[in-house]
Amino acid sequence: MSDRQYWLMKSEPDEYSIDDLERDGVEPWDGIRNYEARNNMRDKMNVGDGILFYHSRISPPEIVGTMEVASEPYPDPTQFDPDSKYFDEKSSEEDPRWKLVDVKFVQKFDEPVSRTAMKEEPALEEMVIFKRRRLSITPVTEAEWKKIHEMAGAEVK
DNA sequence: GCCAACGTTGGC
DNA sequence: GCCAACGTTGGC
Repeated sequence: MSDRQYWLMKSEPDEYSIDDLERDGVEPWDGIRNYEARNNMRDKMNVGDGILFYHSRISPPEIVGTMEVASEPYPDPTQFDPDSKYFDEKSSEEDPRWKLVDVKFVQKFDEPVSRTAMKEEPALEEMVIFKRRRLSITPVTEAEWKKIHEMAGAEVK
């Protein structure tokens, strides 16, 4: 799997946390309503890609574990549900605007890696998360992936 | 909880 | 198709 790619995906733990994913095992990453984030899921991800799970909007924001892409892209069901806060009246079943992938729990870090710690690490200063403030799904390099695991004292999986 | 940054919408 | 207004994200 030499062509394995890596990603970072943000979630507010009040909405969906690493503990929720550990409990659920596999979960659709729904509710993404940003085109670039969608494009990453729809056009670039492959089953088996590694994903850093990032807790946002808490203090401190931190990487709390990892997951894996677990499906091909498919339409986000919440866009068709009028009762969902992610309902999109401009989308249709024939031409769905929003697609997502399923993610699978891999591991929870014993020592989460905070945004501050990441910022202080020179090897991570080029991370896309620091340049694209509001993008919730960003690419990660293999070197960054390994470095984060090292900082978490975790086995690279 | 504030509010700057910034992606998106819609009038023209 | 420009760009002001709007709405949301997310660090602090």
